[in-house]
Amino acid sequence: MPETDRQREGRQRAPSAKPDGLRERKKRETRQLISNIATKLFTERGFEHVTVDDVAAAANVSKMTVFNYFPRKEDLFFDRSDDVQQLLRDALDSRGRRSPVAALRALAHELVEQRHGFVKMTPGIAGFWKVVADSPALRARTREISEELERDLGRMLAASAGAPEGDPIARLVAALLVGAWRVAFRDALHRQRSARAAISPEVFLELLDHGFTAASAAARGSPYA
Amino acid sequence: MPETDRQREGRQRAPSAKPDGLRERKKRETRQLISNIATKLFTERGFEHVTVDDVAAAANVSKMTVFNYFPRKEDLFFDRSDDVQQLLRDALDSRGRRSPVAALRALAHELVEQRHGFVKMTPGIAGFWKVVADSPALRARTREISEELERDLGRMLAASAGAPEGDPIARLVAALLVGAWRVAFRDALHRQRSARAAISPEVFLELLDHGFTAASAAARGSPYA
DNA sequence: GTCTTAATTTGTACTCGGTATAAAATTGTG
DNA sequence: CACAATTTTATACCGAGTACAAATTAAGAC
Repeated sequence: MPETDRQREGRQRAPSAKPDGLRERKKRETRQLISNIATKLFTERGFEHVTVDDVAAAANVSKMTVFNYFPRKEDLFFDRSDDVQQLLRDALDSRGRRSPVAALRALAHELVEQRHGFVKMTPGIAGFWKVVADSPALRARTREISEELERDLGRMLAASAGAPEGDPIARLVAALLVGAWRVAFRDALHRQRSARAAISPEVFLELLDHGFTAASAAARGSPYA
Repeated sequence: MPETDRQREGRQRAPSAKPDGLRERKKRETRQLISNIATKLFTERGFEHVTVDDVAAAANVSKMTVFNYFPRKEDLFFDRSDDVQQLLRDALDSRGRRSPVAALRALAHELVEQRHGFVKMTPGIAGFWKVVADSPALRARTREISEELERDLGRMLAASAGAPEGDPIARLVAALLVGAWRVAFRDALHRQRSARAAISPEVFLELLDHGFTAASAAARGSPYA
């Protein structure tokens, strides 16, 4: 069966140009609606006490549609996670004559200074992570994301230093940095929960800096330090 | 990986006096049988292609019994994982005047020297981790175990230095060490897969030592270094 | 040995996340 | 309107894990 010109055209236009017709708009709206309702339900009742069917029903949509937009249930809560990777990539790309680790340290300080969302400790953020802490599945997903981040950062470091992709030292430095970030972040959350007030980022930065000096020490003699 | 008599004794006597009647013997046998058959099936067909029902049927036992001994399917493959914790605890308890990090470094070198099971790179071990690498669920469980280990080691470090239980520096040092171990171990597996021969542990130790110097650097000024 | 009691095993039925598939509804286009 | 492409839906299924009561089995007393 030979294909018509229109079929060929349609397939070619699909990947690049976004027509932004009624179809795409509705899709985005549906996706957003599902995500919002899911987040609301999860925060109210807890992740494990809300089924995907609940979410679908509350969004007036079938279960299949939910899984059509969000492959796993956890993705309903963790949206927008690869912004971090882009941030790291940019920092490494524009590192100039600084070492990769130094560039990342500068990025961290910038983020804290400008109260970026990743380090801001508002009650909303704390509530978000409370839901995560109460759910084994969400905690597992968090670990998975951490591991992906570690792997990606390792690749970026190796690329930035002109080293082979799997360079163990790059992987090591990435593991140390991501680990330090994790610990510092959890510590900040913990302090914010103990003391009722918002937490000053000095402690966070100090703990994180310990991680950076550790990474530098591990990378001594390599092109990453 | 055969366990020593001292380990088995210590673990069994721990809860209370257990009469070694027919009942307990049968239980141990059943448990062992299930575990063995499961391991065999998983290594043959891959973790995801064997259902718990398959394991139960092959062991002439009901599904409920399987879950009675092993709460989750992953536990059928990951048995005996808290031996590590005991090893770490012993090393820290007998550290004498050395710093906690120094004591752990000594432990690592000892383990490598005496070709302990945790660092031995036999084809069997490599096959084990191949099964893990091919299964998302087992990889997730690996991450979970890593996290538990990190938390426990953090507590042990704090206790060993007389610091409060949640001391962030202890958590940081633990995260750095566990991360370094993970990277070094994966690297060793990778090398063992590329080169066909058994891998000399020098590279593993060198990479791990980078992690220890990193941890020392992060702990400078604290009682851990 | 038998009887009683406690522990273990089993069958059954269920929940929930996730997939496969094909039919139905919706949208874009001529 | 008609037709093709895309999206949504219904339905049926699989596998991990749980709840619960019935059935089996070992331990201990007599």
